[in-house]
Amino acid sequence: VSAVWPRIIAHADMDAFYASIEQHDAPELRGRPVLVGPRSLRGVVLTASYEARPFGVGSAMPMARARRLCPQAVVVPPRFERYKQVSAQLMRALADFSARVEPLSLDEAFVDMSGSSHIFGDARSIGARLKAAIREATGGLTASVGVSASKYVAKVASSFAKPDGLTVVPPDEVRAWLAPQPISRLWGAGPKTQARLAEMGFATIGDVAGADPARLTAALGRIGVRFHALSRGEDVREVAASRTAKSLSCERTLERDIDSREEIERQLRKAADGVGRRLRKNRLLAGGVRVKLKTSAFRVLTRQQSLPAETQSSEVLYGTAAALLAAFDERGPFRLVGVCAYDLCSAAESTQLDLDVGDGARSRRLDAALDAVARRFGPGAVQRGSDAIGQSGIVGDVNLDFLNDDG
DNA sequence: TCTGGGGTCCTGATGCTT
DNA sequence: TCTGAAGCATCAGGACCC
Repeated sequence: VSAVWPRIIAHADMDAFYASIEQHDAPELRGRPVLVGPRSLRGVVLTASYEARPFGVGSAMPMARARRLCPQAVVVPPRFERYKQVSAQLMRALADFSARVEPLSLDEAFVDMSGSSHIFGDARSIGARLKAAIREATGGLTASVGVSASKYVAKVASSFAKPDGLTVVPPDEVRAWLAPQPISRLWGAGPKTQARLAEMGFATIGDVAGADPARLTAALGRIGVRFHALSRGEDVREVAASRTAKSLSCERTLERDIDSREEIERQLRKAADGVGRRLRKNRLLAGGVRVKLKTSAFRVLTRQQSLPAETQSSEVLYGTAAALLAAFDERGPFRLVGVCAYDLCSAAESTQLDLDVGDGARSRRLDAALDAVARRFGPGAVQRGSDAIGQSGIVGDVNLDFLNDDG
């Protein structure tokens, strides 16, 4: 860290992660075009190996089209458990460099190296060492690494030279380096926003940097201000070591569209079971349930319901989801059914949260929770009144309820 | 061409509380 | 007791990311 480098932030991004793992594990796939994705014709490509990309195949492309463009490609169904293993190797390797590692997904992460330059050298040698460590930890897989003084610029830098690239952008060169990049490199500007920016006459990040922020705000709202800052390389966000999940969902696109009530309920049951299992595994409770349906015409509909008491029970999730079906106007057919648990909290802290408040909405929730406990364990399990509310007996019974739910 | 699954964040409408 | 406004929570939808 110096006057020139207020922070040193690296972004590591694995190259064609899933496809590279498949090629690593199955040597006969090396050197050949590989598509990782579902065998179903309704799916999309998750990752295309670098051998497949010259054919015009890329992530998120419909499988049917990818196979037409590159018929000789080998299609491999994804093995997420395996990818998680390799991801853990990657994150452990990064943790050797800094306590501040922020995973963004299975295959990429930020590393705050600000405190370590005296150990690992300047920005370029830090990047080179990261790449070498990743290669060694993952059995030879390559990553592209970007190093700069902010998260945003580090991320754009890592994507600049792929695969196996290393791009360092010193702080005093950030503005000039960003300026010629296309607006598609603006974090948060997807197809819709890019089109609007193009209409406004912006083609490069430099164009946005030179624009009047008021004009950006008028056209795009709050995100306009953020674009203006990012385009000038201003990004003060810290590398956050840990984040807690806010929702957890399970959704499936079906082999064929469905419209019978029984079939939809069967799919909801499967999804609710999946969500419940993961809630219990991660010791989380859900404060609400959301049902998602996608029509044959790709319209996405959602209905949600907050729960009287937090739960991790598949039964409660399913019951709530099934009841929500009545709130949809559309009758189908649907191509996707999903269940999402939101307002998550950890199972350990949940009871304290409930006991600790006395205002309107929450105290009604607490009342409902206590009713549930009383129904299940008998009226003696709950003592009401302001004096009784802090008693540990209530806490114990609520926890027991959830443990029993685990089966 | 025919469009996944896992998420996050934002916006606007609406209804409840204060 | 009535009324209005402000502030907040909830809900539905949409854009985006990997």
